[in-house]
Amino acid sequence: MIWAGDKMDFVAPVVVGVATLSQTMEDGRTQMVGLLLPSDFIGRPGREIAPYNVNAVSDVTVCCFRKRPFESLLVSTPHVGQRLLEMALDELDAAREWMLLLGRKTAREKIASLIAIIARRDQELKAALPDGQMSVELPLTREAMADYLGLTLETVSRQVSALKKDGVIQLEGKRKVLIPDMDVLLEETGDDTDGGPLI
Amino acid sequence: MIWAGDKMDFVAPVVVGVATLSQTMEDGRTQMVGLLLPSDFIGRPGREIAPYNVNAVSDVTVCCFRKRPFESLLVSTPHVGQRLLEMALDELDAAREWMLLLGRKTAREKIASLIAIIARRDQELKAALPDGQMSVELPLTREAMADYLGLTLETVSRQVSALKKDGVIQLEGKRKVLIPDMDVLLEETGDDTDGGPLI
DNA sequence: CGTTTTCTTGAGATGTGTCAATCCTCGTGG
DNA sequence: CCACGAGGATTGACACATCTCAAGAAAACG
Repeated sequence: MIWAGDKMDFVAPVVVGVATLSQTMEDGRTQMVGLLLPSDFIGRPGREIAPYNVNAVSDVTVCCFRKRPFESLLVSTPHVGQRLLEMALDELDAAREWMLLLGRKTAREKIASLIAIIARRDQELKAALPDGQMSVELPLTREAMADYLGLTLETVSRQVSALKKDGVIQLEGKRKVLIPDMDVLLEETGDDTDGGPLI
Repeated sequence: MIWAGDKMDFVAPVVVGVATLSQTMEDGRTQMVGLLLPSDFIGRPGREIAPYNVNAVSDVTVCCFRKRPFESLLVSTPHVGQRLLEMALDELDAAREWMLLLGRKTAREKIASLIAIIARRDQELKAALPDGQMSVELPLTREAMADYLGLTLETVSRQVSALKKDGVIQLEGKRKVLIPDMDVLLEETGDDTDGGPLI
């Protein structure tokens, strides 16, 4: 959708679909740095040049605002600014969680964490299956998962297979994952298990 | 200064000194997720519980505001909110740069990047030495550097030695680094070298 | 000084990356 | 309907970067 370095004279919240933010080094190594879901913003006030690549994962609908009018909207309607601040701080927290994952987790923990993150997000939409099982659709290819997690796609594939072999997950086709016991999966993420949700 | 899980009923910009934000896993692995410099905020509106550990690197002076009054200030003074939004978005960009470093850079590139980041920050304060050289004071121990970079302190030590042996940097004591040629250091970071500053 | 912290260096283990071959799964066109 | 091809996924063998464990050296500090 957008290449790093492009001129951006608009901001645009995602309305439908999923897009990714990523950075690429000269030799091709790429790291995903953000996942844009509906209501997330592409672009930001006070910046002319896009610093990251934006890729559509699925078909995406966005809602473009020219930047200049949007910036004056910010000034005239404080409520909008407050909402944006909330969102930015939430994204910052997500980024920090992600930094722990990238810097300190093992490949297996990374995969388990990713599945848990997606599962948690889906959980908010549709209820879990009756018996504590959960089924999630991975919206990403193995390569995209690798770029998200700071791994190679081969390692992703191996660890997914390993988790399957150990009974932590089951596969239905390539992209669908069945989680027999969420607690077992959470054990594998390396995160605190007791931690209640932070307010 | 603060442990993750603590109740926080205030927000506090740093006035003097340097502090770090970090997360720790049950088995002790820790990852630094933020560096708080003067003007950066500890705590955020709309959150009761501290999600991260805050550690003072040097003596730190902060300026505490009770959260409730501060939140009403946000509502009544839009300008403050806009400034906070700017800062949050800048931090988000920094976090994303950091994610690329954690996920995709080699140990040597990580070290070079860290030194370059600190050098750039210092550069804004005091001018460079005449002949293109630069001298920077590392405010961090090897262990803190390791937690910042997602490495072990042994690897940090080895890579610092390697950069010294290769003439990229020189050491004056343990904590002071002399950079004979900034461009050579930037080569080692793996970043785009041609990139002008993004606006 | 002695003690403690911080840093350096080595040897070996190990997790992840690299390179390469093969296998699915689908969609396309003969 | 089937062969074919392309993109994605899996698996294996091996290389290598980083971690782990351990011993010392150097600096900081009372």
